[in-house]
Amino acid sequence: MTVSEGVPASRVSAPGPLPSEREAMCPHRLVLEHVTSRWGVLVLIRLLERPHRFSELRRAIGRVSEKMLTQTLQTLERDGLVHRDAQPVIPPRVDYSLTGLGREAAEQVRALASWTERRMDGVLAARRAYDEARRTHTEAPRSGDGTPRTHTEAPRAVDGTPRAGGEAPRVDDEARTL
Amino acid sequence: MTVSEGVPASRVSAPGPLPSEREAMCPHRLVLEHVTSRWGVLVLIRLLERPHRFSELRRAIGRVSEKMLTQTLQTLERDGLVHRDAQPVIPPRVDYSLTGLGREAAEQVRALASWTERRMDGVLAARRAYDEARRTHTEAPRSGDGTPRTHTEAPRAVDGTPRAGGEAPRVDDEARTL
DNA sequence: CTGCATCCTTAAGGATACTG
DNA sequence: CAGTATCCTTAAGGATGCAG
Repeated sequence: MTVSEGVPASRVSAPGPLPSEREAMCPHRLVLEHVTSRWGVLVLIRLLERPHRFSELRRAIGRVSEKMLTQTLQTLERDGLVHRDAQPVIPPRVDYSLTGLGREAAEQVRALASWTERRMDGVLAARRAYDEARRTHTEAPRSGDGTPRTHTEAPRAVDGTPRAGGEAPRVDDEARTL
Repeated sequence: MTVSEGVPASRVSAPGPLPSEREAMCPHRLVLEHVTSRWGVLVLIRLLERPHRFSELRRAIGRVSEKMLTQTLQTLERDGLVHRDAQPVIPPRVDYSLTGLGREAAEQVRALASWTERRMDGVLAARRAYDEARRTHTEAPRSGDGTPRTHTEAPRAVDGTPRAGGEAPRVDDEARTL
């Protein structure tokens, strides 16, 4: 998505109409990705509550680099979802709030977020069932089941570390409140 | 937003503590990211229409590698949103459909997608205003012609659209027929 | 056809330093 | 405080090959 500095000089000095690889298309897909983006979701939900200053958002969301927060806010502002009010004072004070458009989006997003919260139990149960089925299926092929382990031996991690079938994935949670 | 943190493919058959993963946040945040993930959104919307075979989904969605489609489907299946029906025939035939849980999620997602479509005009207008304001504001000591920018490339938004001023509007876009 | 595994490229995201 | 610019690490995603 980003140009990044790794752009070949040849490309820069010879712009032209850009051969269009996968140029503009369904624009609304992009907007959807903006509002459902990792930080976009959190920003919208926070701003639905009340306007926030930059640092307030940063603290409220937690674990977000200022770089990403800035990027997210700029994108949402450009899309007309967030209003940015920069007061020319020292030290600088900038307030972010939702526009009418942004409020609509934020409400949809919040609805989705609420849903995941309400249905969390069902999801967790499904995961346990899935993992359990997988585990028993892989480790102990039942007679008559016809699921012989072929050669899929000890599963390994990225670094090649073999790992026996499983236990609790460690969770160094921080329990953020959405 | 990605689907993968839940099931990085290797994770499916090799459940275990991977080096660095952010399964740390509140669990419902993860589910939210699954359903709002790039391919997750498209899969859910397609399946809302009717059950699909693997290759049908692939074609319907378009430009999605089978790797990503597989990963997305596995994640959604594990979360209990998608039902997988693998028929033991040759050649293999696998049908994917929504569970009750998945239908609820898909409807929320579809609502959000519809919203972006309905409000697209407003968003585009906002973008034009934003870019225009930026451009006039940035315009300054310009004596010669468009000399190749030295090193200060345009700041970008999340979607990669560079600031006005210019050239190289490298927009990473998707042409999906949602 | 469906799916798993591996390599490899690119983009996202974090850390840091600097500015107004 | 609120950014901007840069570097650098990690993760996402695509291509390919193989198996059932």
